[in-house]
Amino acid sequence: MTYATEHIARTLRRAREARGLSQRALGARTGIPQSHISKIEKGAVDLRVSSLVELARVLDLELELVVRKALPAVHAIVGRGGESTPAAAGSGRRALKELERIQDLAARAARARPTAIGLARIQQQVRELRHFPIAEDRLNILRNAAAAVEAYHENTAGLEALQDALAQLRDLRNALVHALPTSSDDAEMVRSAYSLEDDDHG
Amino acid sequence: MTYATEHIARTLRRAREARGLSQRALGARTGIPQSHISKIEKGAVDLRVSSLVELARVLDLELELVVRKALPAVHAIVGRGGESTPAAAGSGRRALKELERIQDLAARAARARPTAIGLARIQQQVRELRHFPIAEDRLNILRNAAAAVEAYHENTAGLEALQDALAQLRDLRNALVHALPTSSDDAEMVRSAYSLEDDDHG
DNA sequence: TAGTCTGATATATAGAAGTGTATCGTAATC
DNA sequence: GATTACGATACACTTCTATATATCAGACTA
Repeated sequence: MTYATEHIARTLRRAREARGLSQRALGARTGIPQSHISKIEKGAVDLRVSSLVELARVLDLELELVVRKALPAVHAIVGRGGESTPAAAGSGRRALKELERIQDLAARAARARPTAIGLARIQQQVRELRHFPIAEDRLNILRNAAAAVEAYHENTAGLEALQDALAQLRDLRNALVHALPTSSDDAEMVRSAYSLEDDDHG
Repeated sequence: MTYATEHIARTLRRAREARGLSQRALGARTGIPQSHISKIEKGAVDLRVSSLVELARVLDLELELVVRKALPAVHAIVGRGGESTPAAAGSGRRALKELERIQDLAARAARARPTAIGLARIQQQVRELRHFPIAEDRLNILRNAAAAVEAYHENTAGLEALQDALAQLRDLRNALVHALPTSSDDAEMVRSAYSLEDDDHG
């Protein structure tokens, strides 16, 4: 029950977020109510295969039955979870490395000062950022954020530095979401093919 | 609807047959009634993910969401359909080649003499045989069958030659079914781990 | 602060999956 | 011919997905 079903739910959510789609936007494309998508992604329902296929189709995923023996090989191709184009694949693993470093620093800082709410936001933002391809010339944004978190942790900077970093990360994320259709060739087709009354957001 | 659902139904049936399991035996292992498995394999129902995962698990398959872009690469690993260990992979493609030759000869003969019911049986038997790894030293059985079909087609032999070939093919299939657990290392584990009141058949 | 987006949640209803059991025709085996 | 196993099918009944609609708290934006 909570075996492969959970894994699938997680994959669906990641794929949706990686495309910058809200549950409502995805619902509009699939005909599935937002309320139901919420339940599906939470793993609160044992959905039907047709629903799963419907969701997967719009998210550019395909349902496959793989011989267990071949699983490692398949996972080597499709990065465990199949979240489209993660940061690692897109533009070198440098960005991913930097994101992980931020996560690490933030976690460390949060342990020292658990009440800092800004840290949780940064962690969440970084988590979302992981699903995007990040170009080389944006790396400095990540580095700045890392520096800010570190400075905050070592008390050489206040909370406003943290909020500044957060704002920058948020801007980056927004830019990436809206840039995705033009930068990632095939996502363009999916988006335009299914755009109904809803074509933009946020 | 009839899109990926059909493909999945076909894969499930092939995987089950390749393991020499009846619908009832599979039902005993999964807890799913035979009546329902029949419907599933016919594609008559839009099954739930938990049922699919349950069936797949026992058949040594795993449900995966694959990015469409990576599909060709995945299919290259897992032969389109994922029927465990087909004849081609196991012991060289000679057996598969021979099986295809029999199919060809049988089809040709059937076209000439459509009423020969033995031919349909042979075709069915060969179709099942395709899902097994066939050792080199069994090749002569296939060659004999091919010769018998050819002789029947050219009127140098009667129906009894056909039935003889069919019997041989059937014996081979039965032998392979019962040999599978010992020859294919991991299938052994699956079978013994789930053997309940039903551990043998046919 | 007001307005808007997000995802989570509630309720009532329709409709399909799934269970349990039993039967049927076909085919293989003895 | 009798027995056995196979898959397909039928029926009543239960369970739960899925829909439609609406509300909610939290976070962003102007």
